[in-house]
Amino acid sequence: MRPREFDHDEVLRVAFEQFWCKGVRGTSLSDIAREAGVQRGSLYNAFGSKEALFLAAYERYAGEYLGAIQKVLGSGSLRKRLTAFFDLTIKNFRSGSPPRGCPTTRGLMELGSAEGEGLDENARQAFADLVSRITDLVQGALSEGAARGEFDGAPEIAALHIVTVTRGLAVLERAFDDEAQLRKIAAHTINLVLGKEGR
Amino acid sequence: MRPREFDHDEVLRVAFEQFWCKGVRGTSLSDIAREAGVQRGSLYNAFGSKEALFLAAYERYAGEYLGAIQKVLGSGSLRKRLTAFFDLTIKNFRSGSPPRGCPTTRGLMELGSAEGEGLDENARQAFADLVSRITDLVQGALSEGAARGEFDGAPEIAALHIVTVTRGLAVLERAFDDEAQLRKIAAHTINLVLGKEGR
DNA sequence: GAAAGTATTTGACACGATGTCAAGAACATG
DNA sequence: CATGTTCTTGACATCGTGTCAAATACTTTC
Repeated sequence: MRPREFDHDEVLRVAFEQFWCKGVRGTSLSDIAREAGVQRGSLYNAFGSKEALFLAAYERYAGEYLGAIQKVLGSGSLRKRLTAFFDLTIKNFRSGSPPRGCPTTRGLMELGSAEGEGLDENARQAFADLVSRITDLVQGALSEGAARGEFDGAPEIAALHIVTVTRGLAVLERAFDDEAQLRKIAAHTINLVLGKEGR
Repeated sequence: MRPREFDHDEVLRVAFEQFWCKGVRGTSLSDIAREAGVQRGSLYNAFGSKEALFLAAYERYAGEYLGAIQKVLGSGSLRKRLTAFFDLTIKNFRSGSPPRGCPTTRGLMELGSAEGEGLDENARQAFADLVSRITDLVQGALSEGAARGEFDGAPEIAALHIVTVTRGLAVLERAFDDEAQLRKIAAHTINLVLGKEGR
């Protein structure tokens, strides 16, 4: 067979960069093709559709991101872990200039309620998956913290609450473009969950 | 001059209904024109652009929504007020079938980072405005509650935290389509802010 | 009451996006 | 070297936004 003339991974990287900056609907396959130095038709041949291309690019990102989260949630005191977790989260959607926002949150909100609109069920699944996995990791950290007496409460609902706050931060980031505000909210949340400072 | 052949407000109502269900990018002016029984060109004549039409429709919604929020946050014990606030918030984006989600959160996340992409600065302003006003109302309720001894802490950051959670709930709603989960998180948040039950 | 003026309507057009398709090109294998 | 399979390339159909000019309907003025 004829060999592919472009680097599969490189295209995914370039594509996700564009999706991240401009949103899925705001990025055309022509944009990606131009940026990646590939013919538009080749993208259709290799990935099938814009949606499938996005999904492939997103999975790549999600894997990397989840790894980073896992790392920061895996060592240190519970307070340090949660602080690092919020730090990483905020840093993630404040990266780039202008800041690119949170791709997962954005993707979730771009979903169409009606069938056939926007991203479909596969995409929702992928986004929900990442959120679920992150929640599990946070819950794990809380459970370990509870065993060491650093946390007192139900890890399950507390983890859900924390992840909800991170999603809310992604939204406020778009609204106010104020990183200090995000950090203040994050710190406050940690204090609410663990109790005030000297603990 | 020649009189307009359609009801300005009715068109805004119909338009926002569609924007709400399918997202701004997912709704075409042809859709709206068909549904409203108006020519597409007339919409451009009356509103100027899709974006301007959306904005006009959104302002209408925002006004009504803010009024409802103000009402539930204005009477009863602080715990009752916050419970009613979360109730209203969740009910709002669980309305419709399938549920339509939160238009403000969706709009914020659809914003393009780069200029010229997606909704522009005016839209961001409108979304951010609603979020700010809601935060002010929540803060007011907390301040009154503090004066009555129902709340102990800094109303400003607490209000910000609560609103952040509501935005996060809007995101989780899209991810998991699980209303019970949303209510659990809301109840947990209230408990974190006010202290456990019997208070 | 007729003419002029003005805003709305209507349909045609330009442009760009997605997705399909057929024909051409490049490599593997017999 | 022939054959077959995949990738590439350009043309096309369809739909979306936004612009424009001509037709239309009403108000105002003479």
